[in-house]
Amino acid sequence: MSRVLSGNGYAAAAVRERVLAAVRRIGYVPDANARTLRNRSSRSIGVLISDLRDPFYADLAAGVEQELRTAGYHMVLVNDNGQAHEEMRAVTEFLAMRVPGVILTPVSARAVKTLHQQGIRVVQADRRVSRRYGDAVLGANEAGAEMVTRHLLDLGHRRIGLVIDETRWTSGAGRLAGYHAAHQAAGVPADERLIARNAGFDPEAAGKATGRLLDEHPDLTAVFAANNVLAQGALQEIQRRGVAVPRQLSLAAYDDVPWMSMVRPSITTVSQHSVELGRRSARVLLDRLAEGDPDRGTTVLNLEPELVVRSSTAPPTRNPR
Amino acid sequence: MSRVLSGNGYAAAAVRERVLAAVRRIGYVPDANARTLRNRSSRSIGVLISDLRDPFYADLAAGVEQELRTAGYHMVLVNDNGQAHEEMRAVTEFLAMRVPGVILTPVSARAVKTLHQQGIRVVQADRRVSRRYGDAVLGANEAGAEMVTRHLLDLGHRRIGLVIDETRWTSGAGRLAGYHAAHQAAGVPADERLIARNAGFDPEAAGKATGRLLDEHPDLTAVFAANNVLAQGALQEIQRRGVAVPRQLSLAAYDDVPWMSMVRPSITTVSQHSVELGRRSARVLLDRLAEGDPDRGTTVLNLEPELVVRSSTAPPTRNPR
DNA sequence: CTGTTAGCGCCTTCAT
DNA sequence: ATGAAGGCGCTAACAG
Repeated sequence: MSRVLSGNGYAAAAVRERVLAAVRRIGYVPDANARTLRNRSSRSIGVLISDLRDPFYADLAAGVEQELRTAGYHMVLVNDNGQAHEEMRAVTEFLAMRVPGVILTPVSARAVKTLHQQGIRVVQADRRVSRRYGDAVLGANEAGAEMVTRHLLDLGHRRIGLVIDETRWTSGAGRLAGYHAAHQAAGVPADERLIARNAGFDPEAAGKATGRLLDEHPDLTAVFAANNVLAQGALQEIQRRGVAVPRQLSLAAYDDVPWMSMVRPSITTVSQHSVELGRRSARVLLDRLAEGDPDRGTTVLNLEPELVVRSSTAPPTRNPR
Repeated sequence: MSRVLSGNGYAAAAVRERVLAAVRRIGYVPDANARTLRNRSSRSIGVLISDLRDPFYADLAAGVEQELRTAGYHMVLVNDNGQAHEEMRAVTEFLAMRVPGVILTPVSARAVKTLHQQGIRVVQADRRVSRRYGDAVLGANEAGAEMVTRHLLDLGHRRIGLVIDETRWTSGAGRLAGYHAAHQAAGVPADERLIARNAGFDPEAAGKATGRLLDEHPDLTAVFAANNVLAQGALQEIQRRGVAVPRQLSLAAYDDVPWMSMVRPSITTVSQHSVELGRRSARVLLDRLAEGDPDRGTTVLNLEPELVVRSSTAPPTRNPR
């Protein structure tokens, strides 16, 4: 049959014309499922993130999608809400679809391992739960957190609160390490009591955690909120209490999202270039798919974050909080 | 073969056990492509939006995804950046995938028509370009815009600028109509020169358009920005000029995104409940898929928006702008 | 009750 | 240079 035409092969000009005309007339498009079945290779890539409503993840996904689309792939996007069982459910679905690759902000190592063992290329984005399996594209969390913390120390702050949600993933662990590293380098002892761990995953919880920290440590002169959601909660609590930023308290964040440059004072933060993080993740995956089957090594990219100094950080003053 | 086990059918307990054990051991998952080919029905739904980085669309997509996932479907998400040719490209891909349905924030009627003619269920979300084909889940744009405009008129404003990007889609057209309707109802003549049309699709362009409006009409006492991106640009320009809100100028927006409640003053706006808009779009599609093939009528939902009065709107004062 | 078979649409190979 | 056939993995129907 003249199906050969649609791709490559030999055909008489007359026949070709006739077939193409018919194709156009009825709007025929080859069945991708049949093609996948036959070729044992799909153009769908599984993408698994924590929360599409968080602009950090939305930007990441947007970067991934852009790059995939350009390369002729498409993105099957699943939100796992940071829950391991939702993540595994999605993994199973990706396996069923026989996707050639998956990009995910991983929750459990099991998800990554399962995919890898089924021969699916995996890119861990933003954080890494498995050192054994899959490539990774990460932000340099320790370097980033060290930068902001040093910025605060350089301004003269000595009592710096840290609001952080979790420290088991590489992202949180790195930021915590950076906070410590900067103190160490400056010869300033880090006070563990100034670290509000498990500050929660929504602004309300983060606000409460920030409030507790401020209550228990009136000598705090600065707060570093370790991601955009935490920063939102922290700022809301600070505004609610009528604490003046940066006069009474400096505030620094991680992740640069639009509101941080819109509020007054604008927020000093560390930009992770989240869209680029997504683009690079996709690139790593696409490169991996392009190369043959050999498992030669593991690619791990660490994208350098950038300190964006704005108006929410200033030298400490005598502050009657 | 005992594949029947995986679904329904009869099988001896012993055989079943053995098969299930093997399945678990090698981690076998049935091939969704083969299943789709055989059953001529896929569990993938195409979702086509303008811009994942715009929180309005991100929320919409999040709502869609949540509902689809709950129902056992998954979302193939494509960004068309508002470009008709990207939209058609995605439509072709969805056709190739033999998706049973597509949810899109449409750009061109051709996309909707093509899908419909190929027997694919279509839900137009947020705006409608085709009255003939496909269901639609929309915000009541005219009602929403009339609410904010009336709010401003009630406060005593008589010279209200409108910053809007386009008025050909139902969303823009509705908001423009609401602006006019409120003036009409209040017996206040609407001045066409106060309407900045084609204000652009990014904050920078919107800021410039707002600036021009302010320059040309020093008697403006309020500005209504017809979506969140326009509002961002308008606010940035207003801040840049050091114009005091709401003392010198009231600002109202459309779409409620997080920064609007974080900036000071917080922004009066119309919430479209964008996540719900997505959820309902998915529900309409799923219901349509559940019912048989008959084309009985067209479902059009108009979700009522909500006026959220905050601090950026106040009665006009003598304003030395 | 269980094993076999046909065919979904595509693409590659082989035969004309 | 073109037509025919087989098989990817699945499931519904049928034969045993």
